[in-house]
Amino acid sequence: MTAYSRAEALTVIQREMTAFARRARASAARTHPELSLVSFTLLAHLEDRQGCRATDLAAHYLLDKSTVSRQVGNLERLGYVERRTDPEDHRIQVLHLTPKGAEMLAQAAESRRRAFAARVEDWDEADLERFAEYLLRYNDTVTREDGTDA
Amino acid sequence: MTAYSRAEALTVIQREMTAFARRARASAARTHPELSLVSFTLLAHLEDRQGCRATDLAAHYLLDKSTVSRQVGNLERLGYVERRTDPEDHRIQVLHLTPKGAEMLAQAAESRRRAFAARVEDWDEADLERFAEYLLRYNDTVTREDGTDA
DNA sequence: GTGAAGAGTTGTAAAACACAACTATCAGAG
DNA sequence: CTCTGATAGTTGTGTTTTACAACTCTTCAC
Repeated sequence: MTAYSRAEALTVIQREMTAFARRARASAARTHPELSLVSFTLLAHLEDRQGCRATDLAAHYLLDKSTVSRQVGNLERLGYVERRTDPEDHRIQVLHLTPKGAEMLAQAAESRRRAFAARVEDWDEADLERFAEYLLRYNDTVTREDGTDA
Repeated sequence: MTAYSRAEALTVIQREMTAFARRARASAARTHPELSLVSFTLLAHLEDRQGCRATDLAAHYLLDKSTVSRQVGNLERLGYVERRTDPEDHRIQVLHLTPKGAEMLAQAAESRRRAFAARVEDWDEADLERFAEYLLRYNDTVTREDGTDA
């Protein structure tokens, strides 16, 4: 089908990924104004990992500690996140989703998933799976290289 | 290989795409501080389309007109972009890369491509191509739906 | 011509973000 | 035990990105 050189494929991937990124924030904001893309992402990460530290979030998303600190502060103020100081090490605050946060996340995820699903309506299962796999594979590479995550 | 349901695949794709998005800006800033991810993206689009209007950029990336206007203003001030008022319709300013802009874009693209290439070093050609294809296919869907592009 | 619509700019305000300086806690060396 | 260095997190400060709204200028249709 395609006749890309390796370099061309790389260029396309980069360009399209960033194009996607640009739009994601805007459409996320429209779909669910309550929860910005950043907040959404952080909550999703907390759910995925069943709680983690602010530092982990910062490392994973290449954000500054201060940024994460304030974001988490907001989420806590909204009642979506809860801090549990580690009894072993009082420096550490393990962040957890509250039930309210989990519910909000589920709602946002659902409405976004719906909007997204409409766009890939005509994709067959195999393509979707492979697409998901590629993304996982790529992001996993990044994570390892940066030594960011546990 | 995989055993995702369709819904699971959608969730993964969304999550990973956004994770990528979050990181892209940060790593782009580190790789080439001269040119922010937005600016880079806009320049790349100009190159790809061989010039276009500010409105097209706004529509394509779901950005507000004013945002694009200011971004383009910066790029012009830096000497990377040139405006050519359409002789047929004086409302329209067609934006073009200057040679300097093209050079800067090439440099940034190259250094980013290198960083990127390292991460997909062990991917085989077919996977890269398919990945690129999926992205194009997805983004094309979005573009059409929003009726954004020409 | 008049009025609606499109392209673009500017005023203004809110978010997101980074860097640096700070506190508090821990862990190891002497 | 105390000093030192490292880690986790917060807060002060300033920049950048972004959106919304109000505006100008141009075109096109009637």
